[in-house]
Amino acid sequence: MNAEEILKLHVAKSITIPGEQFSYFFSHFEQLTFKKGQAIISDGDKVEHEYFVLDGCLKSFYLNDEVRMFILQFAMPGWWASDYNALYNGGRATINVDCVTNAEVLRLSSTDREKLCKEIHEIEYFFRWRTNKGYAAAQKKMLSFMNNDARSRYEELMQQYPALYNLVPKHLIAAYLGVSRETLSRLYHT
Amino acid sequence: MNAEEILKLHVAKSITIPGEQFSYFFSHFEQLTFKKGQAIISDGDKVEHEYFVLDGCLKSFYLNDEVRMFILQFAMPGWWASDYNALYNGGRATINVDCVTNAEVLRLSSTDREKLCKEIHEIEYFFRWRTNKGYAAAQKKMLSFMNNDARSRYEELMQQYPALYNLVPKHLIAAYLGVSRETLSRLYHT
DNA sequence: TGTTGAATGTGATGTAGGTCACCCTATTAC
DNA sequence: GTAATAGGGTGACCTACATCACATTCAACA
Repeated sequence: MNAEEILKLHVAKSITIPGEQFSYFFSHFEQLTFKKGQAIISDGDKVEHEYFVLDGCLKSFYLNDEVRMFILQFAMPGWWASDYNALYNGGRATINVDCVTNAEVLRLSSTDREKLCKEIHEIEYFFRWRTNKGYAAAQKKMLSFMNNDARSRYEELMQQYPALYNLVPKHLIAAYLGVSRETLSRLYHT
Repeated sequence: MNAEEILKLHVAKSITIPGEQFSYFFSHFEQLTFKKGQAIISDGDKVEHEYFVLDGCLKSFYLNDEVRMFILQFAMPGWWASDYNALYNGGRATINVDCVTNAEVLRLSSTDREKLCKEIHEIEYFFRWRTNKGYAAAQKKMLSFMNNDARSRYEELMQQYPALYNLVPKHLIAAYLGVSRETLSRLYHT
C-alpha cells in the first residue's frame, strides 16, 4: 500500500471527501525517510511541521536536565507526532521527536494545514476529530498514571501494544511508564 | 457582564464572527445555576452536553473503586468541562463533574455543537482551537507529573492559580496533585 | 579478532509518599 | 442547644520505587 492509500484510509475513519479533493489534500504532504536514531524535532527548534507515520516507530519525549528522558508517546503507523504546543503557539520545541526504528513519514506544514482547514471544511473537521482523539488519550494516560502502580501500567501497555515488547528497547518502555529501567527489569522478572 | 458577553469575549480569543452569527451561536446555549456540591455528570450517565463556566468552580474527577478521587481539572470561569471521552464516543460517563462552589454555567449539547460546526466554518475552527489548548495543557500536566515531586507540583499549582488556595478545600488540591491529603498537609507545614 | 559501547539484570540501601490511627475545630442539621 | 459531619493536622510505620554499584551479553566496527 502506498502513502496516499494509507493516509486516505486514515482520513476515511472520520470523514468522506471526493477523490480529487483528497488528492489535493495529499499534494501538501512530503514523504520522508528516516533512519533509526535520527532526530526529527530537537529541543529549541522552530516547529513548523507535523508528521504522519507510514511505517516504523517514532517517539516524542522530554529531556529533564538533558539527563532523564520521559516519553510522551510512541508513534506507530497511522499516528501523528509533533511538539503540538510549540506548533500551535509558534514557540520553540521543548519536546523532542526521533526515530525508534527506520521510519517512513508524511510531513505537513502548519501553514498548509491551516490553509487546507480554511479551504475545505471537511478537513477542518478531520483535524478537530484527530485532536479530540489525542486529548481523550492524553487524559486516559494521565488517569492511568495517577491510579495505577508501575506493574499494572506495564501490563496495560503490553496488553494494548504487544508489538512494543520486541520493537522497543526496555529502557524506552521504562521511560514511557515513568519508572527507572532497573524497576522495569525487576517487574517482569517478578 | 452577562453570559452572552462573557462567552463572546471567550470566543473572540480565537475567531471573529459577525454579531448576528454569534447571537445565533449563543442561542443554542442554556444557562444553568448549580449549588455547591451538586453533581453535573455522574459515573454511568449518558453524556450529551458540555459546560462553559461563567462563575464559580467545577471539578472533573475520576473515582477509583468509588473510594479514592483523582481530579483531572478544576474548571474556573472561562473554562469548559465535560467527560470528553464519553461525549465524543457516545459512551457512558467514567468521569464525574460537580460543583466545588455555587456555579453559573452555559450548557451546549453535542448535537448542537456538531450542527453549529457544520453550519458555521468559524465555529468549527473555534472548537478545534479549544481542543488544541486542552490537549497541550493535558500534555503539560502529564510532564509535570512525571518530572516533579509532590512539593514542586504543589508550588507550581499555587503559583499558577493562587485563587485555588482559598477557594478549594485542601483535600481536593491533594486529589488534583495525586497525593494523599496527609502528604499535602505536611508539604506546606514544611 | 579484539574492543567498545549499548542494553539488560540484580543486589544493597535510601527515601518520598501511602496508610492507619487519633486528634482538634468549624459548620450544618435537627 | 446538641449531635453529626466535613475539613484538616500529626505521629508511627510500611512500601514502592529510585539510586548506586557492578556484572553480563551482544552487536557494531576498527
